[in-house]
Amino acid sequence: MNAVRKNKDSEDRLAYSELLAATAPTDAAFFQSATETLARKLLGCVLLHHRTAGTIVETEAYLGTADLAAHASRGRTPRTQVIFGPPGRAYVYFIYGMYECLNVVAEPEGQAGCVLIRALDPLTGIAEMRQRRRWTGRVEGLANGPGKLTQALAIGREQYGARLDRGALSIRLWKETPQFEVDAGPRIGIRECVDWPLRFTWRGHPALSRRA
DNA sequence: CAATAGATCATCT
DNA sequence: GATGATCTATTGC
Repeated sequence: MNAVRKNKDSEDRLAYSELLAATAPTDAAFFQSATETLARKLLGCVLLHHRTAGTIVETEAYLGTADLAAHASRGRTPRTQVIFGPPGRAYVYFIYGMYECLNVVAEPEGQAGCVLIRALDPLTGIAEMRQRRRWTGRVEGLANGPGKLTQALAIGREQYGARLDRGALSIRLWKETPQFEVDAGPRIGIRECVDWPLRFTWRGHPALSRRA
């Protein structure tokens, strides 16, 4: 119901121009929230890089000093400095010698906190995303993981510190807000603070990185 | 299905 | 020198 599919050969749910028309940019104030609040607010938003995009369906909050699972808990380093800076910037880090993960910086400047984007529902530019990932399976499996979505949208450390309310890499809001329930549960792949319920998911969505 | 091995390197000890 | 906010392929039931 979201839009008319213009090109029968495309899997895209929305053409790029339609996506721009159906969404609006975020502003700097949108990101200046408590980290957990921002993690919930980002669900259902659009992550766009150039002409490829998806809807965010899974996030995790990473807090400050007390959260030993968070990179920022060890303090400021060249890698983590952006987490302590102004909100709405990209914290991109390299992991396991192979993958990049994208976070959105939260909290007022001077306070640490960021939100890991863990899964996207692909919307636009799906053919290009498939090529980047060399993926021929179901579309729900194209960007349903933090390392998969950065590869699908070609996001890397070049975007470290980029602002996300404008520019090639940006987060946008639907003019007609989608309706869904949110589940909270333990974060994935960590060894500290394993019971803190800081993973947020769009309930029942097929593109989650793991099923409930 | 579930469990596990292997890939591969920036970061911090 | 060990580890990690991961993913894929493969093995085994």
